[in-house]
Amino acid sequence: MISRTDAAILGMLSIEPMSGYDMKKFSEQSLAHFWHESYGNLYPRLKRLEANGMVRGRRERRATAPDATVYRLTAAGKRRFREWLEEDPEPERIRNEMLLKVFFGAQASLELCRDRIVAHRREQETTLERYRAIGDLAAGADDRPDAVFWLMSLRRGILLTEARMRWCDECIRTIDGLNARGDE
Amino acid sequence: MISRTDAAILGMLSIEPMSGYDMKKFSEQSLAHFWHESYGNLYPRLKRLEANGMVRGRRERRATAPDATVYRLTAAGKRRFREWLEEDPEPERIRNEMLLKVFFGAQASLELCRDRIVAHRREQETTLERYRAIGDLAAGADDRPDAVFWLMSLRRGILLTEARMRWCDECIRTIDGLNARGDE
DNA sequence: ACGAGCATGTAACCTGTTACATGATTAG
DNA sequence: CTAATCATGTAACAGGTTACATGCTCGT
Repeated sequence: MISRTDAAILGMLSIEPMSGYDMKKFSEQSLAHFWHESYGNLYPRLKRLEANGMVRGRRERRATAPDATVYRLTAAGKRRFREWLEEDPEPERIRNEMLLKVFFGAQASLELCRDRIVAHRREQETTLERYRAIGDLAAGADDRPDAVFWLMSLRRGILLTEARMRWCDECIRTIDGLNARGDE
Repeated sequence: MISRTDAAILGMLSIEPMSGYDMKKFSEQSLAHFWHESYGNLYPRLKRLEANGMVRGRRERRATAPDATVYRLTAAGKRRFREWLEEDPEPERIRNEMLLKVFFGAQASLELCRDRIVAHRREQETTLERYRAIGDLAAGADDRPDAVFWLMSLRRGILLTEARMRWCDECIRTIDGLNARGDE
């Protein structure tokens, strides 16, 4: 029994020893386009993983910041993570609130729907910029054997974001077309 | 205080009176590409919504099936749903397990990663076929004012699925390229 | 008579979020 | 000195899934 959060923790530790705080940062930076974690989940999970012998934490002095409990994978933890890697991922259970609002859009005004999609399109633009920045970062680390995989996962974010932008553009054209008809 | 499930329920009822069972079916058919519901969540929520005066259920005889408790929106429920429609959707908290496995792919074999992506690509193909079927269905109902919105939400599924397929193709090429180098 | 689909529910559980609380260290 | 950042935690809660239990009705 290993939760998705447990797997993410083991995965991050497979790259580098980290504190809970570090993991939060890492998820916000490197995993941001497909994963996130909260402290309220991270810390209790770390305790449990340690109790189960998957990780071991050690208090460490840090050069430029307060002490931190840095966790490392144990042999068992490494093994468990590899097992998890081989298991088929369970299908995502998507729940897209914005799309739900679009679907029921007839209940509200066309303007609202249009504004929403314009805002969505703007969000995609900033997202895309963030991806480019991450890409530059990852490209710098291409000596690591991980780099190819990091770039692959990032590439997916880029392609999907571009597709979302195209969708927004289509929708806006459609809505404007409807308005033009209505105004005649 | 209205949960996302509550909103989905009110939304479905804004289209047509339904039983809990009907809602599950509806979510599996018309909302499947961006939403899902389970009985274990639906039924208790319906009770709560009725207690709060948002919906009213009535036992009804059905022509070809057992009796069912069919729910309708009350005036308050309709009002509440419109309010919800106007609120900004909260940002999605994505957690894509497959991508997590790709990201940490260096820890396992290239073959595993490749197989995973090939499987993913196959899933997208069947998904795309399902979308086309839904599209035909929705196109038949274009007298409804909802139809445009249904098609817009569906269109997003199609564009994203196509983008995912392109990503798979790219990845497979990349991986095969790595293998070719390694074999030299 | 029987299987498939219709129909409703609940209890146990897991997962994860939010809000709050606390304190250390360092750069300006 | 003080703001920002580092660092850790917990309690209350919401939200949702799974597994189980039950019974009806229709077509064959």
